[in-house]
Amino acid sequence: MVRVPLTPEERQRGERFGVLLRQARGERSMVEVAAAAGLSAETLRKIETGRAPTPAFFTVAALAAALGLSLDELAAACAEGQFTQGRAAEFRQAG
Amino acid sequence: MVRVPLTPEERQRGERFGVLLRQARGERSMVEVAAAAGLSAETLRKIETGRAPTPAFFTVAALAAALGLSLDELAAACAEGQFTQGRAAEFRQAG
DNA sequence: CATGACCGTGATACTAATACCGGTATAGTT
DNA sequence: AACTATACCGGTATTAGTATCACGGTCATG
Repeated sequence: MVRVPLTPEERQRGERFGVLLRQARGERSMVEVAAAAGLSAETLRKIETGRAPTPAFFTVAALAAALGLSLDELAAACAEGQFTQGRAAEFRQAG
Repeated sequence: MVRVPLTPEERQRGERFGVLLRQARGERSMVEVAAAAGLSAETLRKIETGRAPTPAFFTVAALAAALGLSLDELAAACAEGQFTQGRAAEFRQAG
């Protein structure tokens, strides 16, 4: 085995990650945010829906910049999201 | 065209990114840091040498946690690294 | 010199990320 | 009803990230 498939935990983390991004996007459209971040709308949709659970670092960085999010808080939120849903509310009002 | 190859700029950014990580690692060995971050030493080596210029977000997040780095500063440093080398010095003393 | 432990590296294998295309559904507008 | 805009979904193509294997270098010890 050379390239270990993603574990269910990683996929669940990707889903939480996508939910956070979608909440931060708010009322803005996918194409607008994707264009602002410099990636295709399909890629943004896959990330938000959890179908791309482990996106590239600079993809996330560009997305966070377009959404005005902190990478540190983003990583912490979806890493701890399995325990508390409280941080999601912070993102909703901050993003 | 389906999956656009990485541009030379992205590869250069990946090299700067790897240099920052290697500086932050300091005297610690690859295997130690890789184990602390939960990835293989070969993967860390590829990232540090720039042969994996766009690593996954959570890989970088785990690495930054193992090295005590801020994801925001890391992204900013290697994004602006093409202009100023000053931030590298900050990482050298901070990491 | 031989042996072993540790580190870094090159080659290979295989999965995942990204982009493009077509189709579908829903809601809003005229 | 027809048109538009948005989002979801499946499939396809191609590059890139990650892990395993095998090899060479280094340093300490015998």
